[in-house]
Amino acid sequence: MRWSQTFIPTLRDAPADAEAVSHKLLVRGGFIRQLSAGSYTVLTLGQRVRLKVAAIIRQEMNAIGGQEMVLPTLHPAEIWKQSGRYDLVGENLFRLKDRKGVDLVLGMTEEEIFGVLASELFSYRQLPQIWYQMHTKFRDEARPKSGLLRVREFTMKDSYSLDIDVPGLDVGFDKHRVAYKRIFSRMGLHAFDVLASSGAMGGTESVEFVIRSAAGEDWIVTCESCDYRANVEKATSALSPRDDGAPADLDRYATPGLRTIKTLAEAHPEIASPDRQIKTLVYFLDGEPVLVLLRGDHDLQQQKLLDAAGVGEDIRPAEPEEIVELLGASPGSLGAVGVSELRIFADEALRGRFNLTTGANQDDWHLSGVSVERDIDVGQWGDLRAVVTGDSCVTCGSSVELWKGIEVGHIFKLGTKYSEAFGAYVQDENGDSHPVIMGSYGIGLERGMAAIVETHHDDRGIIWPVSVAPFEVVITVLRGDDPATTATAEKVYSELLESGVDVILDDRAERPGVKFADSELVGIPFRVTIGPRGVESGAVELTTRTDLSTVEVSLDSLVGDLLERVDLGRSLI
RNA sequence: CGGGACGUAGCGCAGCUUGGUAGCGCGCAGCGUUCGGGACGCUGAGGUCGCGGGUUCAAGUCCCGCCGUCCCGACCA
Repeated sequence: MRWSQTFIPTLRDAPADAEAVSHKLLVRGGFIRQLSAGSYTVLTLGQRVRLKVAAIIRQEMNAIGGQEMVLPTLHPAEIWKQSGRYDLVGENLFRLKDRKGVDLVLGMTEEEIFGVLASELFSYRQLPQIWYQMHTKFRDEARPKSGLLRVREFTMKDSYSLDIDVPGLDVGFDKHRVAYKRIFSRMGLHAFDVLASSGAMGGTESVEFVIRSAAGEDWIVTCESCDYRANVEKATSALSPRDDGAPADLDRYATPGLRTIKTLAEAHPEIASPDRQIKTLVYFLDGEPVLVLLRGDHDLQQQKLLDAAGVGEDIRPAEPEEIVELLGASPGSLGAVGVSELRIFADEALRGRFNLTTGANQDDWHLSGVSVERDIDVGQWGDLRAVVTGDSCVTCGSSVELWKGIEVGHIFKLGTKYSEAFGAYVQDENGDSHPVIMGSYGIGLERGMAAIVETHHDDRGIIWPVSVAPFEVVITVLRGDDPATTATAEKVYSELLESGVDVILDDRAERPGVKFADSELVGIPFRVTIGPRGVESGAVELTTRTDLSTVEVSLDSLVGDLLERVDLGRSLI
């Protein structure tokens, strides 16, 4: 392509209040334009990157036997009611009606539709299958943000494995795990595979692929010495044993004005250090009020509570007035001793503990000598607490670290939820009928692009890996009015094109500085600078975007040299 | 959904306190000079001041409502 005839509307002014670096650079470089909140036009430069990302994904999916299809994004709501997700997923699902008043939804993921399709399978001989598509997904996000990182409409590669049994599912899952590592690596991303919560997807196990970046929204726990990695929503850590002394009897004591763990601990250090207090929280789960008990120095990880309760996503802390109505006291004096009419969840850190302090459900009074299992009617034990930096690794005991990351992929072992809902049953060799066992696997394309930019840029702009760069080489013509220079540039240009190199000829009537700056902002991996000076001496300059290093290359060896470099970049993994 | 801010030329912004002929920078068009790191001169085009209502002789500016966008939080298979 010729730059002068390509719509590359680079800007030199960043969007005023954009936060994410990738957002600024993709807008400034002319890759994307915002249409409305969480909705972006992908311009020609952006589309070239997107297509390369898609090609990598397609290759790797085909390599594990994936079959590509395209499914509708407009679904009858009926199907979502059939799977139960119509009510389960909440407000993130776009819902609409057609002219006849029929309820429709816009697909946010497509287990339902693939489930319907899977009902056409009848024999174990047809399994396993891996089906996939790359198509638009819609999510009515509460708060779209950070450019392409969190949008309402985006492209997802979603694939689904279909197997006769659990070992088969494990194989399909592992194939995806390996394929995903290759995909992200080929995109130039260093992705960590971490244990994750399955949330409202259902299923038994899930693994998230995460890029370390401050622009991310997920918190990841990793061990400093072993390979334990997990999303905080799933992560756990080892507890050190506590010495509670001798069990004591329950006792009430006045605690006027002491409404926080900290102030209570300071006022009564001998009996109420934070790790000897019981923190009592009141939550509503699907509208039902419940108590959640944690050690005083621990915080609740909400997703863990949802997972423990097995409910959808309707969770909220109770309001102070609701708490008074339920327990007869305000936050700061709450406890679970003697409470029988509410479901009580308790964190494992409290199991077997005694001689603890908790609120007396009367303002300004606390109880001491609490033995959790003797005095509290715990309905369900679970790992509910949030891991923090410095906790001990469950696997090896070293300390763990928390960092922020961008979720670029997520793979789930689903089980039979959708196959049962849609009648996807096959017969085994004995003629017995079994629901197909499904896995589902997703990669967000545009988010992946943004993640690349987040991790590949400098103060001049984007540094695209060769594998996904909108162009591999830019030929910067310094004097378009010099016939010898133009002729040389045209010759190199057509030779590179013939060699299959993705090349753009910067033939604009701009001054050199503008062209250099633009090529660096846009992030093209290699730049060939051709000017009268070099043409005369038979040599041109070859600049590498990563470190802006420049070497002189003779015109004779230029194409061969470039081909070698480009090939190397394309095949890196 | 709670809190905060913003909406004026394609982009980035000033003007609003104290109402009185719509501004700046970049970009864009024409001509000329310039040309190996974001050039310069001259000329010019481009605006329902987010939308609706109100106050006023007069509203970009004051008041009310709505819409949109961003940021923090809540939320986020």
